[in-house]
Amino acid sequence: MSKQDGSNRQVSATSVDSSTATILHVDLDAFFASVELLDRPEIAHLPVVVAGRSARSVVTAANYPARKFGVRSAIPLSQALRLCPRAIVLEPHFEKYRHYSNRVMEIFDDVTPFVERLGIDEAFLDVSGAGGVIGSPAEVGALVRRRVQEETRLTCSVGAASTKFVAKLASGRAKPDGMLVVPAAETLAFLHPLPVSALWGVGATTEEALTRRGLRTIGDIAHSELAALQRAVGDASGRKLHDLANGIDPRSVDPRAVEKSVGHEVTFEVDTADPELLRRELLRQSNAVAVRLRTAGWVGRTVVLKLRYADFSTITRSRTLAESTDLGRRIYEEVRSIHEALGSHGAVRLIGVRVEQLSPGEDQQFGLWDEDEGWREAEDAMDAVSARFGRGLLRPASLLKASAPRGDPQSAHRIDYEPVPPKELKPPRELRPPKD
DNA sequence: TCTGGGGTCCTAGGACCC
DNA sequence: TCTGGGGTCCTAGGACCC
Repeated sequence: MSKQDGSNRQVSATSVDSSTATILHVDLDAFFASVELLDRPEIAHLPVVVAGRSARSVVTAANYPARKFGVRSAIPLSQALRLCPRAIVLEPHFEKYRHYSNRVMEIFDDVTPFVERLGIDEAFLDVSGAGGVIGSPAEVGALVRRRVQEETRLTCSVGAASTKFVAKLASGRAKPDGMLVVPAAETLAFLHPLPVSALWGVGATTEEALTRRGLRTIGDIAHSELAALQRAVGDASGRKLHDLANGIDPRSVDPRAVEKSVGHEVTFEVDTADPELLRRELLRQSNAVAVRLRTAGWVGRTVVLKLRYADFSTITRSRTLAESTDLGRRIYEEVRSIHEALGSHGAVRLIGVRVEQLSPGEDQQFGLWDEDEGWREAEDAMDAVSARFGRGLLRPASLLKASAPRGDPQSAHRIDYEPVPPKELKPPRELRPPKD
């Protein structure tokens, strides 16, 4: 039936008819660990995990030698080191991962315009239109694998199938450094022997609910009655699982999938109830969220505070604003007010800020144009200027002259910075432009 | 053993409107 | 006087994924 093309075997990717397997799922192998090991080839054969330094950190990636010991992503680092005491722990470098991710995604974009990113290290490619130009889906998959290897020295695995779900399963079965093609006609034969946990959306809880009813394989799900399934796991999930198990997955590859929320959160090394520390963290996160909103040109309307207490219980409290915002000050005001209304319920392990209900920002934004730095929007402008002149050494009023369409340097006014003595330092609120 | 940080989607109850 | 039904928005929590 399906055919495997592992790096250790020379197999022509064209020996199976892949013409019906027009969706590719490409997944980089042990991505963070592989990127780190580009600089450390001498330890690539040893067990290596990528994890933060904190006592509370978890494994973000493990190379294949480490996985032999049972080390997996998301387990606590302390547990990983018990499983594999000789594992080498490397600190993560997210900027580097973004860099390599972008290079790989550019290769995908070269092959087809229908690329849907999934996180930092995966993507779906719709190659149904590539037939005449590059070749069969299997040939495109082989090309992508070769180019990723040659241009980044990273390896990836490819699944090719007629649906997203099966393509993703196939890439998982091809790992590491392989390719698996599942022609449409072989979809059910491929799916049905697999355990229910292989289904998208089935985690530990759902798996338990299903096995309690005697449903162990995807085939069991496919042959079970829809209504019974829905009673077990809910209407929407039941319908979805039943469809997937029968090879039905109508989702298309969507290159324009957009974010629906933006947030930041942090787990403290030591639980804290210190109100000043918590407020500072909320301010920092509010600003970070706002910068990301403005950079992406979004405004958000619902502000969410998240708290996790010492016993790991987690609550969220949200408020919907009358008007959407992309200002750190506004987000902070709201989240602080929510926090104060809540009162203290003991030491906090995690605190986080999220903004939801995103929509595109207005065309008219206030900011400034700088000959060296380019366009800066209002709040970001303060940082740009501070970096040049020192924090607080700019008379904020001068920024208000800079009204122009977002990011259009031609129509922006030139700004002359006006250093002022530190005693006249104004908080960023002064940057708020007057309404026309 | 003691659980990160970035997200998405679903459920369910209550408010509110027609 | 004792109580309908549908739709939408808001909020909280939880499962799940990478």
